Amino acid sequence: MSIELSDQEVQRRESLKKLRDLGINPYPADLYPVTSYASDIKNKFEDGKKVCIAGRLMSQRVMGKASFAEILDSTGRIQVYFNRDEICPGEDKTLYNDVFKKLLDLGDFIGIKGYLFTTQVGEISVHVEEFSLLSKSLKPLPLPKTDSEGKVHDAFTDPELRYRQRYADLIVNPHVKETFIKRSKVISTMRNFFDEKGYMEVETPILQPIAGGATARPFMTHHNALDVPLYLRVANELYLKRLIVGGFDGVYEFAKDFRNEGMDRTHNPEFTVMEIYVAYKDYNWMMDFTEQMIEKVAVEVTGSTDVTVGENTINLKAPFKRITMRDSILEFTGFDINGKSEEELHAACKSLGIDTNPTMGKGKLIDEIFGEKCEGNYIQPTFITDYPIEMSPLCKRHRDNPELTERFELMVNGKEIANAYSELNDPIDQRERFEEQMKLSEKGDDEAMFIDQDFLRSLEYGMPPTSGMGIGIDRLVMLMTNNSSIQEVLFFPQMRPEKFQTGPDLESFKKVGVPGEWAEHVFKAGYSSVDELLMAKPTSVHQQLNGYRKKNKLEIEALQLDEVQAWFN
RNA sequence: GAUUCUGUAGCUCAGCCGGUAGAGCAAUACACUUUUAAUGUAUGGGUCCUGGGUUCGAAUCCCAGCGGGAUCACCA
Repeated sequence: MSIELSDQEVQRRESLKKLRDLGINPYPADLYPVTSYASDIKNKFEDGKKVCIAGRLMSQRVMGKASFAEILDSTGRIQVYFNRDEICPGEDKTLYNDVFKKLLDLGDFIGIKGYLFTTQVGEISVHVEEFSLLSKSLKPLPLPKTDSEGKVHDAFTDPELRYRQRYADLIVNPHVKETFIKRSKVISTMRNFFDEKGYMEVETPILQPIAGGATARPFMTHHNALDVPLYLRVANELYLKRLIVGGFDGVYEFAKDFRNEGMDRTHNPEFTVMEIYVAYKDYNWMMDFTEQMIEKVAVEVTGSTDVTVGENTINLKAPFKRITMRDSILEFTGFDINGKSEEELHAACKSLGIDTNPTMGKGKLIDEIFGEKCEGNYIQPTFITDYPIEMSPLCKRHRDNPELTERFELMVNGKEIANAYSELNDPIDQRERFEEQMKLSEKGDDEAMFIDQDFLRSLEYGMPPTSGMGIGIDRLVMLMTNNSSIQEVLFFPQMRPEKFQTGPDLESFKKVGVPGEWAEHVFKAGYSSVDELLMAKPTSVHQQLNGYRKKNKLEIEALQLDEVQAWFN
């Protein structure tokens, strides 16, 4: 990031100074006694009613002695009307001519006291009697324009800028704000649903000595006092089950989980999962529970059980279709997986055109077939049940078939959004399953689980029959808000960090090899310390510095990449 | 990680068969007492992502790199 200010930023700083010269504090400390909000004013219009509103100035239309402006508050926009001679009844018209017309900028927070009226064109507006600056904005907003047909011009659409500067995105793109309001509603609806049933919201460790409960690469950290490695959790399942052992009937947690894996439009390194565990239930009960919950969320958030996603309309009214994995594969491939050996499954994959490798066991092969041939077909909500045992090391064996588990996943719009089990509570079976995982790991499967001895100990004390379910909140929100990218439903999706100018600096740069004539400019170009400089990529530093040189027309030779790389050794 | 698209003013974009930059909005100045994409007139504003190459001359062509998007791979 450059430290240079744009033209408009310079002008705003000058306005700031002029306001101070006029005795106006651009950042006053006292509260502002807001009585009304834009949406209430529009919905419950009362002619002549006195109001006091506050918000951001979003547009200004000056017509000589009268002006219209728009104020954006947390509920929306409202038009306000300024009349010069009412604001400035005496000879001195400074407040209107200078303060309002010149020194206020779009984006400033102002407070308005006035009364409601309707303009000749019929727009509900606030007739301003008094206004005050509440906070000055020094950076121009990327403001789009909306025409009379509601069409948006010059929309702020660049994904990089929108995600990096979500605050600006939220200000100028109302639909973005709407998405996040819905996200909050998804969560509060679920929370209410669970609380009404008497289940308890809990918190479990994010820093875990073993990243258990799922198979994924964890983020690793270190605890200094104990001098031990710790992991950011990839799941919280094993801790919630410990609480069921401890005697709670129903526990749930909205959890941030962390996985050190790739990022794409459905994956962010940190993401939110809701997991719930209920004692004395099985996976059949959990299916009923899940479909009721989803239906309720859809109605509360979208007002309907029909949700539009891309080109599809999805009906989320319970009950949902249920089909076993065996029947699903049979339906879409004609192949019956029942009782097949690993060799037969390899052969089947081959004939279906699915790539395999020798490390894949039966469970993985079946999962591949399902993923390739079946999963995408389930647009309408469907419970896929009875997964092979190799894929589900924490799930109870199926009551009718020891090769299977009592597990379901909920597919919607061709994607998995929830996963649930009748939980495995046989400690001996669980220990064997973990050992199976260790063997898979030795065979080369890097997704196998670690053994959590403390969890096994808790099971040995006895866990009641329990069903548990996890649901990806981000993906559920994507579904409910018709977004195809996870970045659209996270306030601050993970991005490569930006570099910023921070504080003063010494010329310790020279010690790592920065030429004398460059040291000062290295600092000005945004690297406030040697550490910061060396944290960056040499290629990036090289560009940053030469860019700075070019912009400021420095009379120094451009840096070569290998020259910059030498600083890093 | 692979492929591909992309990077030009505060924002959205044009210019890309090479001749050292344009539009709309935003900004500045003036005019205008019910406008609403307000209007009219005038003005200012650029690291054309970075470096190198080709060339008399590069935003434009070539090479290398950086950021971002999309698709794929990876990923309970």
